[in-house]
Amino acid sequence: MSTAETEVTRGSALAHNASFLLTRASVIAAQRDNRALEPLGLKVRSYSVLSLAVEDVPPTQREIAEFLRLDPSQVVALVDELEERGLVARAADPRDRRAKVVAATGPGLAAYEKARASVVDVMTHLAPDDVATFQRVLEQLAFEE
Amino acid sequence: MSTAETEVTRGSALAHNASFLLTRASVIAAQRDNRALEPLGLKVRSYSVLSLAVEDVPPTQREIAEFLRLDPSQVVALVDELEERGLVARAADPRDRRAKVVAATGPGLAAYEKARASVVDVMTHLAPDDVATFQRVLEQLAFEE
DNA sequence: TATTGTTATACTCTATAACTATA
DNA sequence: TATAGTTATAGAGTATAACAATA
Repeated sequence: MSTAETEVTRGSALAHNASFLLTRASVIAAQRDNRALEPLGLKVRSYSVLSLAVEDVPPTQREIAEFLRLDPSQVVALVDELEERGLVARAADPRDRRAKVVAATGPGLAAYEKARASVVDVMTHLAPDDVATFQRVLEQLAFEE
Repeated sequence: MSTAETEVTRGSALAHNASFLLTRASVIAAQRDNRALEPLGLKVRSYSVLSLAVEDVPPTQREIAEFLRLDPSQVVALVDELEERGLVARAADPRDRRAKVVAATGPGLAAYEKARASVVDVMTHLAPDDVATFQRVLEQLAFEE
């Protein structure tokens, strides 16, 4: 049973506001992910960068910034740290020498696989019937702009 | 059509990761809300506090902190600002004189109503058939711990 | 001229510890 | 002893402007 205290806020209009719920759910998920990644020396941010660097076609820093909704200057710091640890490497983009693509190294790929096995997928908490709809709507909201 | 650049990241494993999608969707929603609230001198944080202060049974600062997943010291600053602007008032909790309940004033209620009319509900972007499921699952994830 | 990455800087947000008054 | 609120402070995260190299 809930306490009298929590019932007050749980019954509030805010408790049913989708924008607030998105924020609260994402904070809970991010904190859980950060705890899971901590033994590997990663956070959700660096793990996200590593995840993109693992792809067959490695992204430029500009692409990483836009996709993660970070300022390009923040990506510099994230890539710096991963590069110093030998998990990714910067390479000049042959099509545009201003740009640098960020690709995972061998150890980077290994670290990524370990990390991916460590984080618990949010979807495992859901009823099977809800997964498809929730996934689809969430992708819609995440990429609507 | 998407550019070649965005296709790279959109096709990544990360683009289908629920934890990442929650974060990206919440950032987009929060930025949109902040833009909508800016003319009223509010942000999502202060609007959230005001939303709770408007309830019939006003919450204590501790309850606000837990519900918004903020440190109690952050709530102090948020309530300070709203109180200086005359939108909320602190009152001693009769049941526990250590605690302070935060209630909206008349002008605070008016500001809340204006703010609520300004922010666009995320759900209006969804297909009608998806709303109920998405709302239910989101509430589950937002309050699972 | 515009864009990519970079650096420097300031700003906001978040987390921690210590204090007071009450319980 | 423990908890609610407060204060001070430090750390993390975010945003802005300016610069060099390239388009």
